Amino acid sequence: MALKYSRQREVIKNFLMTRKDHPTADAVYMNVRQQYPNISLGTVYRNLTLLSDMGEIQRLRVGDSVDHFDADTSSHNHFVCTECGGVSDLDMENIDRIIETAGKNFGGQVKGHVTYFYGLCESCCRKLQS
Amino acid sequence: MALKYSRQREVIKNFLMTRKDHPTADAVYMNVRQQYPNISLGTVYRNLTLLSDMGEIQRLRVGDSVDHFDADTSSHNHFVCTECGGVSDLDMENIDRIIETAGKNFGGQVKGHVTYFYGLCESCCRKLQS
DNA sequence: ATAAAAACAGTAATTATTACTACTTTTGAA
DNA sequence: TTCAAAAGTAGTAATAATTACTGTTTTTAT
Repeated sequence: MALKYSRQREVIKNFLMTRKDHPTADAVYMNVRQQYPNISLGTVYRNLTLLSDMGEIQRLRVGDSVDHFDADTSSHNHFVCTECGGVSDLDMENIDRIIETAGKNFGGQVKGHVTYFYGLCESCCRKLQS
Repeated sequence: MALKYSRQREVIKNFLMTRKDHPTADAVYMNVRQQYPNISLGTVYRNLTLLSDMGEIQRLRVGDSVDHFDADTSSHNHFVCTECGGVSDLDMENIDRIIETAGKNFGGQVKGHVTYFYGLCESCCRKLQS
């Protein structure tokens, strides 16, 4: 018996599954505290790490020096708006085969890649035009 | 006159140009201190940021929670070894056209992408086999 | 030469995250 | 159904990377 049930972990996972904006640990904390007022930030961090180690969620590092979390563990791509900082999914064809290209002239072993796209999200695009 | 000459900045840039392993700010500091013993870490950070804002160097965020810096500003890809943490260039065909694919079903504006590859570098690969 | 602008060294502050500690839950077996 | 070991928790302290501040030194246009 290595992993025991925890109500806190369940609440964290459930919350994350309702969101498509890939919240940070702190955002998870702020929201979960509304259903679970005395949960601690450390518990949120520990469980997010645990869940991502178990492969139940994904940890996203999109270059803004804060980790984001995603309950969708399938291979898909992310977009970061340079204006508002928002992170969203990007509906596009799978690019995982680029690791074949990457491995061609390489002596080691390419196991995967991390890619994120950046630019202006739809609403920031509109705001800047008007 | 917005930018003035600084010996420190020159030394930092020159050092970075001699390296292909994309050192962190702290590594730059440690090394540059040998030629310039009383340079301060803050100066290293400020100048690395300045240089990268001017486009003279590149700031790399490869997901290990430390920024790395690269004097080669051309569009090329990076590899991070999951064993030793080393960061190196990856000689492979240009994949910048993936942003066209990314922009297809997207309402905003995709301006670029950040991609890095991970796995085992050549020397860690050998070590683990033996 | 000189003085304003910029940069500096050294230090303090900030931010995200992890570690620690004494207490509480979970759970498998008595 | 207890009960104790393992795992988890809240709350707080510590860490690590980076940025901000401050009084002094450099740069540079006049």
